[in-house]
Amino acid sequence: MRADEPPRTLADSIRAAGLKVTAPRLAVLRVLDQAPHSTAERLFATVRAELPSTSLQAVYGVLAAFTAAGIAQKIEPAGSPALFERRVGDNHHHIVCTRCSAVHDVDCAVGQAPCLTPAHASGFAVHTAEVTYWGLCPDCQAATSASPSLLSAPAPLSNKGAR
Amino acid sequence: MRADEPPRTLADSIRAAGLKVTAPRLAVLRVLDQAPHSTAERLFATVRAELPSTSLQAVYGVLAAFTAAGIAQKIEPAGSPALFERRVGDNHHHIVCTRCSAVHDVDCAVGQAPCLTPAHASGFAVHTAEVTYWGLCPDCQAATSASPSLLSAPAPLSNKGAR
DNA sequence: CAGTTGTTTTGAGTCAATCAAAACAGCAGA
DNA sequence: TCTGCTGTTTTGATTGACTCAAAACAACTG
Repeated sequence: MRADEPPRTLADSIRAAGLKVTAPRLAVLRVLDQAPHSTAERLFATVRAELPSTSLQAVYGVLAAFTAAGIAQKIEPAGSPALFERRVGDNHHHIVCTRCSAVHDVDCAVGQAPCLTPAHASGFAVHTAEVTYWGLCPDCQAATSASPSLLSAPAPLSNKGAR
Repeated sequence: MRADEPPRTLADSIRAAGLKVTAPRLAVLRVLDQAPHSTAERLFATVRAELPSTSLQAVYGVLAAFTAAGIAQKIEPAGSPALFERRVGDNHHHIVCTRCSAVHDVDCAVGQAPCLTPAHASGFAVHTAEVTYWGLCPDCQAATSASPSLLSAPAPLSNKGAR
């Protein structure tokens, strides 16, 4: 279980979060590392390939535990199912392709906490600012400028790994 | 049809958008005006009170037509069903209460299009930046500071009108 | 190595939203 | 004013994403 790949550190970060180390958790964490911004369904499919007994509910359970423990994070871009990523704690943002739904990370634009202070917060005590950029990814820019008419958009909602 | 209230303009804006003026559409638009950031379900409940024959699907249909025509807009804060508002075209943002889910509008923080240029857009052609602030609304600040233990949070996901 | 507690499996159910066909109603033209 | 075309709404079914709950199971503690 350690001859081939990266592990050990994965187990450690799970343990460090106060969680029991289990096969499904290791698998989900590894896949999350390789393919950030994955849906639960996608993680399930990948995990299941190497650990066939895993259930979808287990994946949801693992993800819930990870996010509660702070070693993973959930993002929910409009129009798509929830995505998960390991990168957590640094307030970074996301850019989503409106054509193929690819998601990339974006570091804070200004300083460290941009936009954290809205002009008028209506008396709210703001503690987080979440920015989502929408646009066309390089691939889709090429695709649309090449043949603007043939809008053969690649399956919008399926989450394409953030290449 | 103009003696009592605001109307006339509602029908006009529907017509101006190239849509047929119908009772469900007028009703939805009026309610949307009175209670911005409403869910389809909530609009349905309110509309149905004055127009009992209206179906939920009709409301979804009306909202789809409105958003496609650009006279209404859909926002989808994480963890809550889609919300709709008439305010459209000015890129404003939203602040959501993490306790009661109340939503308020927030004008652009910096200039007119804040954060529109991320530090590194990974080659994306950005065309929109959407900011969601999360925090505690005044009511919930009062409630939690008064009795931090008695976390009697008022039904989180039901969308509380933005007072 | 046995117990306890936390995980996962299995199975059912919920909520929000979408799809499709048939009934219906605006609105433009006769 | 009436007729029809076309776009809307109703009715009813279905999907997708996620949650709940009970029972089987497996990590870690002692």
